[in-house]
Amino acid sequence: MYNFEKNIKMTSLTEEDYIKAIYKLYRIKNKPVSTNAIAEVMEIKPSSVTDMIKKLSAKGFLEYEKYKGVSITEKGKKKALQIIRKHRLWEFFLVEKLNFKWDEIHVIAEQLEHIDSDELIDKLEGYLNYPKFDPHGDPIPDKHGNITHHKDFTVFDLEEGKQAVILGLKTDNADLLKFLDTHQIKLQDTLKVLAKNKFDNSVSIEINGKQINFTEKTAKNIYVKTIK
Amino acid sequence: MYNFEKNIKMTSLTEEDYIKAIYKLYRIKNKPVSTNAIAEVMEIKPSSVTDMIKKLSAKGFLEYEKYKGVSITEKGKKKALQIIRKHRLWEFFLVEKLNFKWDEIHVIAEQLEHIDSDELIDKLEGYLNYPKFDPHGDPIPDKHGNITHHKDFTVFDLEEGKQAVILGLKTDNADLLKFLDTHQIKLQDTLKVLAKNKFDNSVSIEINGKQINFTEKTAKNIYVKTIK
DNA sequence: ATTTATTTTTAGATTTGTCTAAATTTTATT
DNA sequence: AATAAAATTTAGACAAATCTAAAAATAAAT
Repeated sequence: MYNFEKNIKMTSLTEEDYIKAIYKLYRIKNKPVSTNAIAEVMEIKPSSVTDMIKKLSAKGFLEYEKYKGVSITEKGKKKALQIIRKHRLWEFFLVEKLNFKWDEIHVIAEQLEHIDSDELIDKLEGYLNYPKFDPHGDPIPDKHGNITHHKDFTVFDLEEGKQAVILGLKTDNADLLKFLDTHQIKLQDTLKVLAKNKFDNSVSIEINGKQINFTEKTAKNIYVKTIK
Repeated sequence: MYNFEKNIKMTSLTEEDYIKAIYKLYRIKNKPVSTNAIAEVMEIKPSSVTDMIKKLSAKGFLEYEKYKGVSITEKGKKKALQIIRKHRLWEFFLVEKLNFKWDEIHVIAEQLEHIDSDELIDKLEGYLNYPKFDPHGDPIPDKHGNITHHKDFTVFDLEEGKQAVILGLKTDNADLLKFLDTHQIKLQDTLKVLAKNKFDNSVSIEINGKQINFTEKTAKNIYVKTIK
């Protein structure tokens, strides 16, 4: 339709969700992502994905070759990082200013990330004092879309006896966050790998004076950097 | 479609806009509002309005009789006041915390008012210290939808020689707000009516030691209460 | 009380984003 | 290399929210 006065937004809310999802998938795989993979993370049918990736390619956010999957263009990447920036700044706001717990903020930030105003987000950033990481330890892109990602190095990659500091989480999943809460595990905590268990791939660690067993899944979702 | 996990919102963004607009129209006229009136304030065609008011009546937000206009139900009123509450709390946040000017906040708050989380809005309210009025002097409904409206008494209603305090504005229109800014006129300022001019219905006032002429339109958009 | 003008509604079309079911292409397996 | 399985696309349908144009109802004016 005609977009004169109001709602001059050039990407719909839904388009933004696709761009963000595809950006994230592309970033971890670093090669064209499949229609099915997108459909799965977005919980919609592959046929819907096909339609939308055609549209977003036509708009220059994606590069798409039939039956070969999609990759994200520079333009798409920039758009994705804008959305991620908004998401993470709002998450920081929710925890730091409104005292939400870290497992409650994701769903709210999913809505707030679509609010369209550069001035708003820049002022919010200043108000929050230019945070570099969100409450889950994820880096916050600057206004130009610059970001330094975590090294893909998790608790699961640590050798026995090694000590490390928790830098961030690979997922915002509320259940993981609650699990960490119940064991009083926070970002920046130091841990030591007591044993890696061959049988079930779990990892026994010591943290804050206590001993816990991480399943493989949990261990692979916690970013760390080794110390000493 | 089916609204299982995500997006359990029972009113669409668009429906919320209608409910708010109809609530406001109904409140000032206090009788059924016409299809055309709704179409006009929402800048859409009357035929679209007809469709939507049928839908919202079926959902119990409006009471509608064909060709006779619509009124708002208790349920609709409650929903409208929830939205208005969100709008005005966000406006307060934008001015008080992010240092926006009062003529810049309306469009952003129009987006923020649709964010769906009671917990968010209640925490925001606490964080802002339970403000009673937004930056334009409009009262903020409490979480139960209670609100005390301004008396409908404006600068235009003042007699010559009377003194009064500015309580609020009838409209959020950015041009009016900028006009007031250029003359350094704020809420709570005291003014005195020097003359009411029969010829063009303008009102000459003295405010902050300066003398200004308000047009009828401007005078009718500024709520006041007389003093002494 | 007719006629005219205005308002409101209906009918049918369009856009966006989704779906199902069938067709096609690619990948994997024998 | 032929066939089976899996992934992807196409085709056609649908719901939401809008539009235009025409029909119907109400209000205003002679």
